[in-house]
Amino acid sequence: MEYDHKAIEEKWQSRWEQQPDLFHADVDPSRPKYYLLEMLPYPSGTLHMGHIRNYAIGDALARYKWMRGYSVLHPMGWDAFGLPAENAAIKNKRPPREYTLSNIAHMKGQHRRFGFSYDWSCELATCEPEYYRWNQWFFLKMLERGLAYRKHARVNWCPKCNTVLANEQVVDGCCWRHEDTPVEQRALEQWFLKITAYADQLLDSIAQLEEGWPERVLTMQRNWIGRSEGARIDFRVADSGEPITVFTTRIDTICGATCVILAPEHPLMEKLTAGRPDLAAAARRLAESQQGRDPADLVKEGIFLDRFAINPFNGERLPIWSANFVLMEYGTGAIMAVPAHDDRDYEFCKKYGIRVRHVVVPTEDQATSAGLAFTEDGVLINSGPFTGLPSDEARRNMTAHGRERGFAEAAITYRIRDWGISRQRYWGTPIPIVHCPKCGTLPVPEDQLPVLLPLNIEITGMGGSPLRQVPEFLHVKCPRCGVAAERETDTMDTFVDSSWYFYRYCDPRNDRQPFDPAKIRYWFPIDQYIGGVEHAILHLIYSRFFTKVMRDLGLVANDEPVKRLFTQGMVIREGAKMSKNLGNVVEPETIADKYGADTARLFSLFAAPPEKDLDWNDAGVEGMYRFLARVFRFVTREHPAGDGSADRQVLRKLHQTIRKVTEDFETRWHFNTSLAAIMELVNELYQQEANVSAAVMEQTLPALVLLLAPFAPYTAEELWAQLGRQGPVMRVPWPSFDPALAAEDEAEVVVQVNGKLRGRLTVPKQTPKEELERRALADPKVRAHLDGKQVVKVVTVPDKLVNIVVR
RNA sequence: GCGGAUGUGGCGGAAUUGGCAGACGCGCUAGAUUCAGGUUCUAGUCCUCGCAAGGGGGUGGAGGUUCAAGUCCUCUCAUCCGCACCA
Repeated sequence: MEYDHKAIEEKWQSRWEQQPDLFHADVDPSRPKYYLLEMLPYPSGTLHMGHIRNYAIGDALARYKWMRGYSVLHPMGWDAFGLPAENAAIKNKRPPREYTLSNIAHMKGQHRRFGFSYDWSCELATCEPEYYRWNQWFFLKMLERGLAYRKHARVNWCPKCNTVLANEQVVDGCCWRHEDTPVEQRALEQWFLKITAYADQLLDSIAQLEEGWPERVLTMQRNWIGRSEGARIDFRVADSGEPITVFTTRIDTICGATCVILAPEHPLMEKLTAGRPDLAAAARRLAESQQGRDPADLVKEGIFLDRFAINPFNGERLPIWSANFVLMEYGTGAIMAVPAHDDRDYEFCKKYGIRVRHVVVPTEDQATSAGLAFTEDGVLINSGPFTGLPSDEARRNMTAHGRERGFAEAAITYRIRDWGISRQRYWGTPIPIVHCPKCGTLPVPEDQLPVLLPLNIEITGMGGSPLRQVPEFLHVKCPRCGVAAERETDTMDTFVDSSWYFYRYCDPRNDRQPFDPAKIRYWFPIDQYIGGVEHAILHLIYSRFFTKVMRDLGLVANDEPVKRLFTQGMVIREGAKMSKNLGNVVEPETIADKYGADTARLFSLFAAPPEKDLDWNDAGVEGMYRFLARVFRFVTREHPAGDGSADRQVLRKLHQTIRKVTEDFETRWHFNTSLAAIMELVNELYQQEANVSAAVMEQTLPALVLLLAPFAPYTAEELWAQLGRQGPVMRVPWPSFDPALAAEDEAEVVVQVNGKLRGRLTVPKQTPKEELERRALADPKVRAHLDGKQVVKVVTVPDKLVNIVVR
């Protein structure tokens, strides 16, 4: 029978669709559960190969888990808010909602075509009021707890997106979506979520993730949080006594401080430059030189403020400077410069002729680095009573000393900043806030949620928040006093939507709460999350933050949302990421038309292990098609009843294959090797067809089909039916292997002389060492290499090798 | 600059625990099938010397440990990724 992928796909697609419960699992405490999640896609309109690969990996696992008897939650939804819909609206005059929904419909069709086993009964789209009302609800809960707040802040602005970006969305000083567009700084009233309140928890509970998350992602998150321990120290301005607070991790070097440097925007700058318009102007220029900075090539510049500060440790008068490399956003916005022990300070002080004083020297066993400054720990000199102490001890003593005298305290600073969520765009969740001229900024009462996004709106892309242009949205009565007031017109960052969507999947139609906590207790944590590494910090840190807030709200019991994370590699072609610009895109639909969905899935699993980048290769796809057709032909054809002389061999191969594929599922997911093993089995069957008894053939073929089922579900389902078996194949138990049948009863033992291969012995398994050595030394080929030499030593590893060392 | 990953035939990759380097697939070569092409089936395919039997070399490079190294250690080169004035 010929392999007609089109007919097979169409047949099973419609059969599967007639069984809506096929991929649905209820809460069932009597069975082990498995929550498998792939990152929800933005509905751009078409699936690309990266999606197919992502879902093929997930689907193989989902089907395998079903066959192993798990209750599997495998949902899919749509990250449906966001800029592209709005841009399309500007360009094509298509309403964002209509555009988005039609994209979703199209992509859902593609999903079905590829045969992914999603439970569509929990499908959700984040742009629907039933979903985003809970974004608003979470926002109000955070507001109540002081975790959402508004402030006037300098923020990152992308002139192409016409909106604010979170710090996490700025890449190399440019917008994450427009890599050639430098981010500008603007001062705006913005809403923030206080992720910094959870900085310590986010850092500490990384320990819980070490087993199941890639180390790389955890390292990135640790760096992003950027905790550093140190001290805050007050330097007083000479004459006025005004304190300048600096943060340092190296209080042990404080006696080497030779100046104090403020960020140009530091609040004290105004006072310190009072009466000196020349300095004030220079400071403004400094601040500007930071703007749109490409951090790599910013030249350090500074000005002397003609004022002095007193070092509280040794009473020295230090000049006060302002410099562009000191950041207002980090620490206290002021530093003490210790040029002898910090490379940046050294560079700055050298440039301006500020003196350098060494206060830490390397210990004897420490190699002195050839660097400009000695930045490592050592032993203190020139530090009054602290001289002679090692750095770490000095830090403790000096901090304690400063605390006693009231001018210093231990302090911890984080690199992570609060999450700015205001976006001056239309297609997002409205922030549920009313600005009343009398009562100020008020939350929309919970019972008035959702604040609906108006749909009758023309998007122009010009001039600020589009919602300001919609009078019936904008004008509202104050919920407290009833006077005319205005709604907040900014919408939320779409990363809010994706920070908790996986909870909603468990209870997607709940209209009283975001979800029923009892259902969460059954399904959570997510057993396996699969997605691209590009979300290592953005989405994955926001999600962890949301979970901790939800835990504190009593909604969930788990501390972390995701037990195991898998980051799959990219799909590349001709050495580059697939992109329209490069013209190297392969459309999944094209492949599905020509070779079928199973072929596309199989190739994306076979061409590389899933965590590595996959090099798309058209000829390789043909190979996969050939393989499926070869399996199909073999399983569906009549087999002559053989004499059974190859039964043992074929059964052994079968059970070895089952063992191999099962192991791959249970450990590292190297499905490329699983498929290679299945191919070997098929090759063996072709070769031994005539020598296999009918009985063995009858047990081998169904097992082969089951092994293939997680990878090529259409073909497997059809073959299962062709074998006269009852499906669906994903409800059939996974084949088990018999170790006795899988075991080899003979071993090929390699004989080496001085590590070089000189012969082979075929012996029964577990042949004793002495016997192996005897036979090795008796082998004529081996003897030829021993001629005239003296045997020094013989190393024997049973069932593996004999190595004869001669001189 | 700091941190991490990777480096194996013409190509994608395998070798999971120090024990036969190159499984499996692509490509290529030959044979069979076919009017021919394609399909399918079979065999071969790391490099090199040799008619052959057989030998020599080989996992980015250089050293080392070991009876034995793709695998462990040191140094080094290349590519990719992340971070980058975070005090």
